[in-house]
Amino acid sequence: MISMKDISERCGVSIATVSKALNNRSDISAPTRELICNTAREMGYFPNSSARALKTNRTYNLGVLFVDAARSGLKHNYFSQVLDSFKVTTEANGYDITFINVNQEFHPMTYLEHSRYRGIDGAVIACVDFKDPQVADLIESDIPVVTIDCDHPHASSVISDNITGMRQLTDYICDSGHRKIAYIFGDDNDVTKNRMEGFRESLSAHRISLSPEYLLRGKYRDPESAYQHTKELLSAGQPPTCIAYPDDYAMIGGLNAVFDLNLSIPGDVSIAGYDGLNYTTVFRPPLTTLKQDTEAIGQKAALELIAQVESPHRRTYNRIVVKGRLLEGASVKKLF
Amino acid sequence: MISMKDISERCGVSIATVSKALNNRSDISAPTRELICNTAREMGYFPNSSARALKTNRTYNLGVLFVDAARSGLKHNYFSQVLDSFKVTTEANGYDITFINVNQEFHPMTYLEHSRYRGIDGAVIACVDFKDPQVADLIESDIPVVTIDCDHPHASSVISDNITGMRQLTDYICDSGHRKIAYIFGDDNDVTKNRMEGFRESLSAHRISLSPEYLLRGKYRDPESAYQHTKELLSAGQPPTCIAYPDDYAMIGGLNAVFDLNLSIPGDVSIAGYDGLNYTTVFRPPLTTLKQDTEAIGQKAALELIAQVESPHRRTYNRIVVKGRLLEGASVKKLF
DNA sequence: CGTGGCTCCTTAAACGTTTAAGTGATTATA
DNA sequence: TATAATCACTTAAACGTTTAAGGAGCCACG
Repeated sequence: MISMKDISERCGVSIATVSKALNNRSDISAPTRELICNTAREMGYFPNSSARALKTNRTYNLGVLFVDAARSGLKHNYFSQVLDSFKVTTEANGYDITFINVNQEFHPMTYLEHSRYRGIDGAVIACVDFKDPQVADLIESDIPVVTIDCDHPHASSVISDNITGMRQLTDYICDSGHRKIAYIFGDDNDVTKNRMEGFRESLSAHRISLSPEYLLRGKYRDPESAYQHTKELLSAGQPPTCIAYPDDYAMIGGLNAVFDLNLSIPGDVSIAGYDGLNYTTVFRPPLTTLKQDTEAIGQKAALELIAQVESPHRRTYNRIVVKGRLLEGASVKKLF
Repeated sequence: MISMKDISERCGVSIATVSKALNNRSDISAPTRELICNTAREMGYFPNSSARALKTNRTYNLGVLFVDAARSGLKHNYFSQVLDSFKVTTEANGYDITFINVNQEFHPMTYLEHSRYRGIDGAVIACVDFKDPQVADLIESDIPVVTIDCDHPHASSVISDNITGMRQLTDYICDSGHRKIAYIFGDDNDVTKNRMEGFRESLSAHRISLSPEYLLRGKYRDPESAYQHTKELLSAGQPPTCIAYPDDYAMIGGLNAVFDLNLSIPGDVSIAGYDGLNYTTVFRPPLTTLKQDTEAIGQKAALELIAQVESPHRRTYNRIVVKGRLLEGASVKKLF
């Protein structure tokens, strides 16, 4: 590997001069800078990121904490879309990303310890149990953090607008003439809370009263439980005419339950999902869902995090809300 | 951040002694080692990875080059599964991962330059145009590399057994009584070549001659082209009774074409895919596909790469073949 | 008692950067 | 002409490790 020393020898200047020239410092004459930059290019020089990090305490590395209960943040379609967008944006700004985990090498590390070990400049946290004390430790540390889909007093956040989103979706269902609307909601967290709020808002705006038997606790990304709940709902005395699911993947479980009962969609029962995963549009019937803007979420999280990292003083936390968009399929029947 | 200096002061020894104690070197007395290790634990010490990397030229960071033509290696279900498994395995062995890209900060870098800049110990390459000269540069460098689904004379490789896999799948189709079998194959690369070989092998073993009009060049992960090709095939004079697709996602396009022609699956035409993505089993009908063992692929790639990294001498390249498994759905009709 | 060989520790240099402080030369100011 | 300011560079220390080389103390042996 070729270093500044090599360039300095070739150019007949000191290493410090090389450093300053390459970093565009002011006290270097134009010709010298030219010479040094050209020689660097010719010799194929690239800075050694470890040395630079050691000296400056800046790694240009951002940590990513994307772990769900199943330890599979990556296989999660929604989050891999967000991550991809995040990654593209950080890379365009000269940052690389590193996954934060509980590394086993030296001895098990907490998330915070691992972050310090790798010296990341900042971290994005998503798809995680925000009540985990290890996660709290990281957020409350001096490392800049941006959370996704979770409000926290000590971090900026990018929030997919679940209240408006669920309201929009429910409005659409109501406006299609449905009155008996079931909602299988997800695990106990901010996202679920907000969607429930949107759901309630919409119902009450449409003067529909909320029947508890139409509200079932389900799970995110779990077709099995959606399957069960759907069967229960449809074999009850007063089956709903439409069922909303925690997400698109769970909805597939519901869809199968409907088929297994020899009912048709949307002929006999309507269904709606959430997320807008790429396969919903190619399903038959195309599934109606609320598409979250994963690209915007990832991008804004990246830009906000970089902004936090690069202005270490007067840290103010921002809350960035990203709206979704109704993806109208044909799985919700128009009842008029 | 607390450093070795802090520990050395607290223990009244030199920094070198601390280093040796923590690294389990031999020339340290048992009591001293105890003292140092305990103090380190108490003080919450963790090594500074940049300093260590600078000195040892080992970062315990592995590069990941997962970019397909659409720049979306992460959103690609198959590869995100492989990556997840790779990541889990490397983390268990004390390695972190970093994405290799063409970083824009200093000036645009090639893959190899970026790899050197970050000082990765090794790299895994997949989902990439292996003919790209930048990729070749990286493989032919002195950085240990493991490729996935591509043979290369200068690297170990983990190969999903596409020959056997496609043969198995085609055997199943033939054994179900089909004789008129169309195959929409993917882009021009090793994977496609091998699958075609398996396809031919199976047909000739079943004494079925290959009709060129049943072989169509399609694209991976492209429902659109699969849709078009399927319509063509089914509206021809002698439509096939079964169509095999490049992958599961493309198959969905075919499925829609069949539905749009008011035909049923598998009543009127059978279809089969490749990959075994998680939604194939929840489709109606469940889709028959050849599931690639993404978990094994990721894990073996990680272990092989780490082995290469940790034994820098006598480099021998291994070729690790991972078998798939037929996932029998109900999309291929039994014709007897 | 001198030599050699342990054992356990320290010294010091090095890895490739950045940067505060210093220096000599030139130019501007009074 | 003396002094100050500016410019363009160099020196040297520092970041936190690792590691070769060195050395003090002790014991054993001839």
